[in-house]
Amino acid sequence: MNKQRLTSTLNKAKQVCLEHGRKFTVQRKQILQILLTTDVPLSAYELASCYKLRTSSSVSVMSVYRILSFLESVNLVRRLNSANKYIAYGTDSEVFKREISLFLICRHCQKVETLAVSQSDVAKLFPHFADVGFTSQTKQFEMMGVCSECQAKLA
Amino acid sequence: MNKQRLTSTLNKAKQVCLEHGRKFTVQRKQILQILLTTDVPLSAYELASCYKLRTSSSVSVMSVYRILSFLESVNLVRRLNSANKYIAYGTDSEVFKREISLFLICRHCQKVETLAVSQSDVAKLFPHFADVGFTSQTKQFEMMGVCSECQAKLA
DNA sequence: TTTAGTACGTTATAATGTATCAATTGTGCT
DNA sequence: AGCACAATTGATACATTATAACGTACTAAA
Repeated sequence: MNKQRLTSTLNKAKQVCLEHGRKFTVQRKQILQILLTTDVPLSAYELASCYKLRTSSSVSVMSVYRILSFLESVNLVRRLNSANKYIAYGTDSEVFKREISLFLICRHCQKVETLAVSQSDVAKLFPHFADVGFTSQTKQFEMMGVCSECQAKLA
Repeated sequence: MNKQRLTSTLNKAKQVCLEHGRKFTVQRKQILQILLTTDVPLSAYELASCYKLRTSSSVSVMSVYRILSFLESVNLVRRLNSANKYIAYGTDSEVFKREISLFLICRHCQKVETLAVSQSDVAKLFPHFADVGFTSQTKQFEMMGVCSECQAKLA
């Protein structure tokens, strides 16, 4: 993410927080910025380390968790269940728009590609889904594999 | 799972282990049996507790992890990433047959419904999937939600 | 100015998972 | 039977991930 988009995204993120009647504090901004400028998901502890390295200040891991759950609650951050790590999105991304997301996670370089999936696609995908009367609340799917770049390198 | 199916499944499980040149030890059998006779997923620590309760013997958590990864490697057990818990299947299940599975996990009763999904269904589901050149190694998807029974109860 | 809510600090603890090395068990071989 | 070997397990320590509980500071509204 380039500098201009980053600034724009951070500004929009602030708006989002204010719309929720919440604050966009320095720590929240820093954590979000770290996630936005890193191309791999980070754990809460990795975020705390990064924070120290980048800002000459520091933040407790406890606070990182609180900040992450706040950012998740306003849809600026997602947690990857298969990695126990966190990832952020621009406010123009499908993720932010609350659509269902498909995360393609590369086992080699750890990078994550994000695709949008519609409700109807999910229904198509799982033909027997409706039969069992299950009401889904899932907003994301995760797939592990190898990205195109790493495939090329490995070939 | 009734007693007869349980016995049959455990016998087949033994065959599976032998075919892999591995043993079906007492501990592995007990752990598998606990998982097969429980209708909710269990964590490694819960399994160690159950083991103690059921067998008057005990097993270290370390061993439980080893046993679980062994059972996973021969496709008798699956780990649910969204819960950090484990679940077992009969050797007649789609899971065991190494198809792609969709796990529907109920937030209220914790029960898991398992559906089989074909590769082509996955391809249909994610239309842009091929575009990015990602090679998937994923054999399962997980959805959180509310099962039909719990919906009825809550209504 | 009191009060309520939000945010963060601090400490402790729970829950989950891995590394390492020694001891044991079982199996095949002689 | 006795031995060698690999697989399995025990035991301990440690690492990682996450939540609980409680206190303090700040802000904004009543």
